[in-house]
Amino acid sequence: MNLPPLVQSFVLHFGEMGSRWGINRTVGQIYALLYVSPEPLNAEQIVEALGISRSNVSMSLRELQAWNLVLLKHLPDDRRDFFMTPDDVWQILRTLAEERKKREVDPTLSVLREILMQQPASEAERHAQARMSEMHGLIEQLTTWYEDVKQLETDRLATLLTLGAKVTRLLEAKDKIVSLGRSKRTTEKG
Amino acid sequence: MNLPPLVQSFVLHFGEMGSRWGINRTVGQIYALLYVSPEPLNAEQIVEALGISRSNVSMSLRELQAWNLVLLKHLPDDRRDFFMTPDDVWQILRTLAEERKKREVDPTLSVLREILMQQPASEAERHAQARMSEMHGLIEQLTTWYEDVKQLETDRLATLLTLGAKVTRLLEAKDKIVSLGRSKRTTEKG
DNA sequence: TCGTGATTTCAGTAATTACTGAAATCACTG
DNA sequence: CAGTGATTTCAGTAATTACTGAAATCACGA
Repeated sequence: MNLPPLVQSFVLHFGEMGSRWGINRTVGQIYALLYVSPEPLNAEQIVEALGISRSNVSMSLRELQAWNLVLLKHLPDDRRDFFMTPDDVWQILRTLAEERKKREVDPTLSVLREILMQQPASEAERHAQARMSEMHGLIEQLTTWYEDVKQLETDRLATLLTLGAKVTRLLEAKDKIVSLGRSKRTTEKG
Repeated sequence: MNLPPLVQSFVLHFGEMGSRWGINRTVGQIYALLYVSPEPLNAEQIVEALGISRSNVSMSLRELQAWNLVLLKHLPDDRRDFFMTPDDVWQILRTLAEERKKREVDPTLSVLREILMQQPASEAERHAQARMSEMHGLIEQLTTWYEDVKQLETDRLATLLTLGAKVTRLLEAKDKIVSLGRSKRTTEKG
């Protein structure tokens, strides 16, 4: 691996984290490399920078494309493919969220729906369905929220984030005011 | 594997998804089993239900404990350990978020900080640092927001979620109004 | 059409990760 | 402090996943 020290640290870290993030080492390293590169790189440059095989680069780029995490760019008078990451980190975040949802949440949601359609054949199944229904409800609530906020433009999303805490405090204040005029309180949950 | 059909579907699905979630098949299956079980299970019961080795169960339960996803329970006059998942799905969500952050985000944040402390030795490193700084800023903003909302009690968190969209619309409306009277600047931070 | 260079595919191999069974350890009882 | 049952450890093996090199395919210009 032949890279400036700071870049190398970053690339190696992404490689190590790769497995925790559900991608592999090479994919992580390539992404990191492209992310900090001042201009698009072709496959051969990646081979040289990371010291891995050409075919590995090809497969890993393909995976990054499946994740929509890299863009393919063509330079004039050059037949080779050049790759880059989107500049906007917020856009990257959106893509990441969308793809992870697609891979990690949606399948479960659909399995839960399917199971909940069935008639329970025993008390054990009835109880299991009740639990799955709780899980299903939670996931639905989360995805509804997500579908909503993902539409936001970048600056508005940023505002919402920095506001997050303040909205909370507003809710708390409202709550206190409301509770003053209340005679009874219902707090128990099952 | 000897389970009611609906439970089995759920358990098998969690097993398959396990790898996408950064845990392995067995861990996923055990978690699913405990989640839908009406009462705590001991290791031997898990062995029977899933048809896997006793030692595998032991190691997988240990991992689930490292994730804080299962609770150990002792029954009177019984030396065996019984395991269960927390009832409250919101609490489970919190735990999951916390643990994933710890494993998947925090290490990167600290590596980024470390690299950003260094003096760039070339134009390439300077550019790389600028990119890393963007990433660092985004992650900080996200984690700040997260630290804030994770404190919320369950019902308040739920409110915030269902409100999510409305807060957005409110911001949009405010934005329009502000832009109408743009000659003077009305900032309402704080 | 052929030739050239870029890219992809894929079978084989390496590396990693998951799982098992046997042995060790632990926690409690008599 | 021996005996019993529960649990954990760990070395070996199985299963899975990652990577490579060689061959095939592709895209384009002459």
